[in-house]
Amino acid sequence: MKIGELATRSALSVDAVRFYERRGVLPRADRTASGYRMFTDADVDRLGLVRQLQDLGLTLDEVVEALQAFDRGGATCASERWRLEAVATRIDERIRLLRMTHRTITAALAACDAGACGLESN
Amino acid sequence: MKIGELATRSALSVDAVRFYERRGVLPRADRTASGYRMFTDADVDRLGLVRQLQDLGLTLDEVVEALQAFDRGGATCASERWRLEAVATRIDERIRLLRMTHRTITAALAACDAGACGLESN
DNA sequence: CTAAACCCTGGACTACACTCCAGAGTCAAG
DNA sequence: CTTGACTCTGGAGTGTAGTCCAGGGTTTAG
Repeated sequence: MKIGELATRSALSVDAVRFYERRGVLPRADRTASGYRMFTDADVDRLGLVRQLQDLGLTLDEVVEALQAFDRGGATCASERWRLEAVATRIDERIRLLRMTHRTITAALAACDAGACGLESN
Repeated sequence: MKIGELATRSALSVDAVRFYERRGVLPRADRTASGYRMFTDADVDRLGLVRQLQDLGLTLDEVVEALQAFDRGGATCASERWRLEAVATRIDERIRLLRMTHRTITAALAACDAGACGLESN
């Protein structure tokens, strides 16, 4: 697919996709004879993962590192394992904190329901 | 407490705390006679919540909005409810995505363990 | 063939969330 | 009292992650 379709399918701008290529988030795309970048479904998946990792609070450089660990897969896997484990740990921690925040908000909503609302008092 | 202690306890810089006050994340702090800002434990808690909301991907302005909804509590609660609910929904969604990413990474680690590692093949 | 809708490069620009001064006052310990 | 650590204001500077051109080539539908 061409860059426009990839951008649409990834909910990114065309400029962002090109920016990601420059930054090494995406591998340098193959080109058509006329110089157009050609992408595959794998790129869509990759950008999905990129979004996830960014949401974890990783910077783009960290995302690139994690993806490299990911890409190398078996080869240097032992030496890169810790990166993936670090990300996994980060996810666990993040989920824990999110749950805490969720409880805080739910409590506020409950307090709201429990009579603090303007319904009867106002 | 003075700004330095608040900063330390919130793992922020003194400058960041002042910046947050300017942006309305923190209420304008009371001052000592000599002009020093004085904070309370409530401010530490607030900054903790701020961090959580930021981690959710809210911008500072959105954090301020959510906190205001939060602060108003009972008063205009019905009219602000949706904000809190939106944040709660956002948290749920975020947790869902995080779990997906976690699975992806766990799978990669498992593939790693399942023989792709350099242990026997190398 | 031509018009609309794409795509290209490279560089300037932007928004956000801080961070870092300069120059000055305050406070606590010795 | 002095010294060193802390605080003040206001404004300039920074890093990240894009966004937005200008000026041009390509593709596709009619």
